[in-house]
Amino acid sequence: MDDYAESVLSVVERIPSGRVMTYGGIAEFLGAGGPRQVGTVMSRYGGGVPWHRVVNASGRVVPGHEQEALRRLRAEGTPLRGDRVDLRLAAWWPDGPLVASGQGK
DNA sequence: TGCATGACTTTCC
DNA sequence: TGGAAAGCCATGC
Repeated sequence: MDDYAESVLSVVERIPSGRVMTYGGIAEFLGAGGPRQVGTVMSRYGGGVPWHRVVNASGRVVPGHEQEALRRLRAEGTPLRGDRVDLRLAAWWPDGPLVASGQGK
């Protein structure tokens, strides 16, 4: 478990229900590495966090677990559009470094 | 040190 | 948003 991985998982854990975050968004928020690294970390340590709240820039969910992710997102009330996530409404961004209260602006 | 690989992104049509 | 092509970053062998 690297420090980078922990940071990524921390951000994912702060994603509120009904909201999602893109790999690029997480990478940008951390200000380190790139989207691919975030994806790699999720593939290895994403088992302990709401990974279904992490999608790519196209709004597509995790490959291999699309049905599973969509099922959970739908249960949380995430704005879905068929098999894709409506990023325009679901896209979320952390307010502070450790503040999990403040949500969408 | 160098090449291949991967839960990706951005640009163009 | 949707598909195709090129580019980026870090890791593994």
